[in-house]
Amino acid sequence: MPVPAREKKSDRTRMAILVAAREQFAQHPYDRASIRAIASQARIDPAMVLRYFTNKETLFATVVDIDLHLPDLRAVEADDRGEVLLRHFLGMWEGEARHNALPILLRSAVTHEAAAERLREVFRDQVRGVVAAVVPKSEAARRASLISSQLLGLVLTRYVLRLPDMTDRDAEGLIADMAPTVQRYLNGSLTTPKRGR
Amino acid sequence: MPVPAREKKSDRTRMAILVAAREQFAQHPYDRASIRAIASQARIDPAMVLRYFTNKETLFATVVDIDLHLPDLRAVEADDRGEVLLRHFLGMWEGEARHNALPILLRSAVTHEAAAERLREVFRDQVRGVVAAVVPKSEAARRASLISSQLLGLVLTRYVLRLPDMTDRDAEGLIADMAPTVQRYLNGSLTTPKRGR
DNA sequence: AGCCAAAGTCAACCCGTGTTGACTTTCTTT
DNA sequence: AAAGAAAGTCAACACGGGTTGACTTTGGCT
Repeated sequence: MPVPAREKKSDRTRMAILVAAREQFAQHPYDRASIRAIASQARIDPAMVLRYFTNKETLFATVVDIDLHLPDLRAVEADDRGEVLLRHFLGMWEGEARHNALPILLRSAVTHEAAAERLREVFRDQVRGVVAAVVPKSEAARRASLISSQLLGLVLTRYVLRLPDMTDRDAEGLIADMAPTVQRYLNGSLTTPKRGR
Repeated sequence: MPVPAREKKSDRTRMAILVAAREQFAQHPYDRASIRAIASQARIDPAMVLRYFTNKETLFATVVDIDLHLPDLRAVEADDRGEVLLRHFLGMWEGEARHNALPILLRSAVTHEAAAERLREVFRDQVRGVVAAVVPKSEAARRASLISSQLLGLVLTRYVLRLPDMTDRDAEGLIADMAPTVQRYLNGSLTTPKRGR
């Protein structure tokens, strides 16, 4: 009976598994991130992983159940919102391995339907949410999806595909170049859809 | 000795394999597109696939050795180039299964390093090529990579992830919304990099 | 017809995977 | 200290995958 503190006995193992799983899923898509590799990285027997999380699917769902912590754009100067959004997104990939939520999701979404569904939820609920807070309700979905396409295109080319011309640049340069695009999708006038209604 | 025409005896099998492989690789990433599935779709014994192409890697390389047939932007009115590029890209996904080059590459590039390398080549040689033809040489790489990020972000969200707000829209609407972005990456003034040189 | 290479078939091998169950060790509690 | 649960280990199973080799069929040639 060491410290009666909140840290239970050895459910630190659980944490080790989660940390390893996050890293594996961030680096490899669902299929390639093997339970054996996760266990190995966590210095653990593969069977333990299944003891804590009943199966791979459950483990993945646990790892992927995350919050992007998007900033509230209402608190940002209208003209800076594109830049703020962009910087936040890049931060999710550049920072420490903390909230590497997007890497995990994007990596796996291409192969794993559950991951794709989760990504859709994230963009429907979170991205569209923050966008809807600062644009007319009727335009939220349209603008949010345009923004999503540019943000995901950025992380795809820079961190997944690693196009040299993308990886060579520093984050600030990219932000400077692309912020106007996001800003336009957020603020700019878009062509009225055919039957204006 | 039927027709002495160019169609050899039964290397029509080879074609059947390629067609099936193209479809499988377009729908599933490298790992998931099994030789057995390809053979089954081509109504062929799996061993035949390996007889014509020595192994899966070679088959993939053959399937993926393609030309995006990008238009020559010099022949296009300067202000329309973004729109033309965009429409061409969308056409590669919407059209018949003919030149589904991008689907195949993008699907597999996330999981398969060889596919990622191939995609990098495509963008380095082809996309950057057409861009370089109409912008100052020193800016070509930068502008081409920005354009790539938006184009790939579009196809990713619309065809791979299938975000509802993206799939719901018709191609022309998307082109109208996003053409200005591509146009700006092509023509617009970008912030001068720090040490202008 | 009879030969021979090409085309096609079949069955198996080996590997890595998720998952399971029986077993052993370690800790906590009485 | 003894007992019992929790934590951890080990070996195996079933499955699907790429790949291989021996075999059989086909089809054009002399």
